[in-house]
Amino acid sequence: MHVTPDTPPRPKRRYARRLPVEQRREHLLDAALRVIARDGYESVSIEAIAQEAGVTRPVVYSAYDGLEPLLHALLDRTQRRALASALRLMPQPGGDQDVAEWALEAYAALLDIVRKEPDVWRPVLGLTRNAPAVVRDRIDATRDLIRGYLADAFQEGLERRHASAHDSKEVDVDLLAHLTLVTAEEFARLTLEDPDRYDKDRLLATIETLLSSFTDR
Amino acid sequence: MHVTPDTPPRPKRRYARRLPVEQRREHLLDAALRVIARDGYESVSIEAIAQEAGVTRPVVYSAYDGLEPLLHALLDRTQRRALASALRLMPQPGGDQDVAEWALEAYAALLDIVRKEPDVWRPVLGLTRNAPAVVRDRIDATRDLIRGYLADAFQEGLERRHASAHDSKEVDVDLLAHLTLVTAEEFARLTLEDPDRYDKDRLLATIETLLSSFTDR
DNA sequence: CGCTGAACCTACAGTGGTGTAGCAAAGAGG
DNA sequence: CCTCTTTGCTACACCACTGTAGGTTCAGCG
Repeated sequence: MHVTPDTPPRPKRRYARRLPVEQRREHLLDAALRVIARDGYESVSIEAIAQEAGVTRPVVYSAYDGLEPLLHALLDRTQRRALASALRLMPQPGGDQDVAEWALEAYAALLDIVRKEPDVWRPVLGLTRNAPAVVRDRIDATRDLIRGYLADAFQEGLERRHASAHDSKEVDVDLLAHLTLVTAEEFARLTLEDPDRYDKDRLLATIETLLSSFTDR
Repeated sequence: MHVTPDTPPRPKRRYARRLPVEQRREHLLDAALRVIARDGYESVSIEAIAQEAGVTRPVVYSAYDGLEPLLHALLDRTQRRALASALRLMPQPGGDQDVAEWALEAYAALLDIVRKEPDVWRPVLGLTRNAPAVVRDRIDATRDLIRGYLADAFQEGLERRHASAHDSKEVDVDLLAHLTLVTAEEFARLTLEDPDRYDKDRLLATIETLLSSFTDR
């Protein structure tokens, strides 16, 4: 008669598919993103990512030096994807389009982009709660960057107007940039959370009204 | 000759002042708030709170059933303090003040309140990063509540205008409430983060311009 | 002044994550 | 078919926090 051990010697893990480091890195970033999307930032750990990726922790450590570097890399990737398209919305240096017109088009384009790639934008827009310090700092820095571009764009656009017509309304460009960005984020969030209720036309109509206060008359 | 142990038997903790449960609870909430303000939400733990309060963990457990209930209580307290003053800004039911006028005054009052009690408002405005799920959910719910009030106020105010003058401009009250709230939060943040740069007058001037687009003409 | 109960403390067992050393398997090249 | 390198796995030591059982202190009251 033989003894059955109370914990049968676990059937030994099956070997995961072998990947060169670079591919493994991508693989891990994808896994991390899935974890974040599913369970939120508070549940992200080397352990969780390894498990999601179907791999053991040492594998993760061989690709990244720890959780922070990994998240950092994930942010880099996201930034390349999201920031790039955001900046593309900025007015062309040589363009002579009217500011209000440009702003409206930029909003429209943004909403399109966001709805097309929700997985890229959701974490950016803070829908994924509890981002750790690294993440928040990065997002904040990016936000500042964009706001700077926005302020410049408004400044230039309004000056050009000034030159042609001579309506000398004083506008606080800095605050305008703040408001524009905050509004854009809120609207993007609304589009993501409830696309049916907050459709593009509805959002844009309100934006138009809003813009008029700064640029009309 | 006697042996000096390598770890000298720690001099036995001094007894903390004894407090009845209710007072201890307040004490712990204060400690928790300090921890959050100093180290952020990600560092909040029973352990950290106990230490900050100069007390051992079992004491915390005798006051609250764990971290979540404690944070919940902290939120209740904050809500009593913050939400109350926020709701007081809403227009009086019997009042017949103009909407735009009221909105501007409410903004002004909000900025005053926020600057007067930064410790109450900082966590509410999300300046303290990484709020755990409980906290975020609560803040979100409160935000929804306030937005509801806002929407009602605008609806009513605009209808009254409609009645007297007959400027029948269509306004998306729901979105207007969204924008108002988001703007208020951003401005409150700005006031808290850089009061010199973003003084009250500057912020209010921009608000006034903004409001005009929805209510003028 | 001694008792008693409320309020604290110490100590321990449990859980889940970290980071690393060293062995095992895959699979490419001879 | 054997060998060597690369990639993955197991196993361990460690840490921080959780939750609780059981002993200790102190303040108030008879």
